[in-house]
Amino acid sequence: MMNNRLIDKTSVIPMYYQLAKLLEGQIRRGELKPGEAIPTETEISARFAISRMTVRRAIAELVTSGMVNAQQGKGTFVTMPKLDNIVFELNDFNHNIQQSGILAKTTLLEAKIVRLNELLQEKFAVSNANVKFLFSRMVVSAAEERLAYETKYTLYSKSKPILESDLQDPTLPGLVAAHSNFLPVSAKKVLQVAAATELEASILGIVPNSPVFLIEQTIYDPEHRTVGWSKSIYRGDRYKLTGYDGWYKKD
Amino acid sequence: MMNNRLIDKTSVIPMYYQLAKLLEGQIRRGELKPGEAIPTETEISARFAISRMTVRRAIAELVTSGMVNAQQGKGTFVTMPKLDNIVFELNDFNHNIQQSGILAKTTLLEAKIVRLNELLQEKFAVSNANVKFLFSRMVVSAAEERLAYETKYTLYSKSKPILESDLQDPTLPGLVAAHSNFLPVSAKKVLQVAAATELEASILGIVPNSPVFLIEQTIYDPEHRTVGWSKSIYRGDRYKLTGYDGWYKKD
DNA sequence: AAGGTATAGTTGTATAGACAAGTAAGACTA
DNA sequence: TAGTCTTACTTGTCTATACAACTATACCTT
Repeated sequence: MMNNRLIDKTSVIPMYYQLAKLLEGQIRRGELKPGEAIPTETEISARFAISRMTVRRAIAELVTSGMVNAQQGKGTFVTMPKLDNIVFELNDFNHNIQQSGILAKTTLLEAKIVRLNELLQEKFAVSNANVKFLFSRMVVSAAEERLAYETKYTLYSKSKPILESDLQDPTLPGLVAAHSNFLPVSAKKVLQVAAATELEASILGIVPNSPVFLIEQTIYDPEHRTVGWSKSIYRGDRYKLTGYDGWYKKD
Repeated sequence: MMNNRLIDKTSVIPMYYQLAKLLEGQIRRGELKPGEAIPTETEISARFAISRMTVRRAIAELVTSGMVNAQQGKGTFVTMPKLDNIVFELNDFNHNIQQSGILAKTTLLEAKIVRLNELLQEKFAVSNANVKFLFSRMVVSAAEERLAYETKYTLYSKSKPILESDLQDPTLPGLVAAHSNFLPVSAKKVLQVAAATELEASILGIVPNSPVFLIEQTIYDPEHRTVGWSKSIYRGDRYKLTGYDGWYKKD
């Protein structure tokens, strides 16, 4: 159940952003299902003791990213996904894979996906284009999870000065600088990628608060020979793939 | 001159939308020039007798569409034309076009190249791939020229400490930091692009000292609708185009 | 002269309240 | 029964205000 402890009013992170991420998480985890109405603005406002305008701004983020659609007089509803996209939800995918008994979630996170593309195409008859898309989604989700986990771990397990420096410069480049001495390499990589794309985002005029990931991945075979690669920019619900013009969206 | 009669408070069209369109028109007509600051929120609020929040919402529309960029503490500025507009200053290209007699240089400089890709393909039988390549070449050369010119201008016309700071931190991010206060916006833009890609380059494992440019350009029609785009990475003599694997070389 | 401080001005976030506009469902009327 | 009206509820727009965060500049102190 929603709890107002999940919104930190004293944080440097704007409340509307916290709330947007909270709702986004509920949608991604399936706690708010496609087609369902999310709580009304008044309800959310009361539940978290924040003003309705702030709630509206949070919801506006979700509307922009296409996760929900608001209908005046009726309510705000979680966008219905198409059949194809269900595959691309990380949880569902891991679930499917685990059921099949071929690859477990841990395997995916440990980046030991070998010839996964072939596997997907042969065993699950997934098209090549969809494999590419699937990969980018997996990498992004994994990166997000890992970033969240390792940052939390670092902040909770290390000394105080680090936390203070974080507060002094909460931007991603700042985090990279502050953490570069003791962060695990994988997290540093993720932070660097995020920092790089945040810089790129500012150049390209993208809204600062929308998370942007630039993902380049290479697929190796067991002998560590390159068998393929793909590159994608991921911003909110939109993604851009090498070889495909323009921005694409979930639905 | 702006006039509050231009905002109809009784209209069914929201005021924020009316104001956004009004500002958009001023930018498109050149009454607000690239790099210039638009009036402050307080000024607009007072001039049209509407609340600042409504003004903010209008400006938010322009920020989202990339026409302006807001900088906390400084102001809101009309976005500089993207690098593709610099294309129109490239001498070689203008020369060729002038010879053909179809597009004059002045036309190019006025950024009135309409559907240039179509034109090139229809009139000159240039393949789509070559049009993309041509565009990227033009952009890169123009960017290099502009960077060289504006840096030189800055260094020769400004005081000594700048030169010293340059020597202290000769990297591109250092240059950006040192010059950010007085460099023309366009040059800053170029430097930023270079800096961003240097960061990206370090992630991707490219040799640090070779100059790298990441160019993304968009082609607009007269109504400012996007009719195409291309993206390329340019390093020394080599270039990489979206949709084409690997690195290519000049000739 | 160098460096810190105060100040004014700008955008960013958040609040509380008001009313408009659209939807749905029940109550009422012909 | 069929249509209209009322009412409650939802999102949309707008105001007035407050303070935070950031920038640039003038001023002051050492």
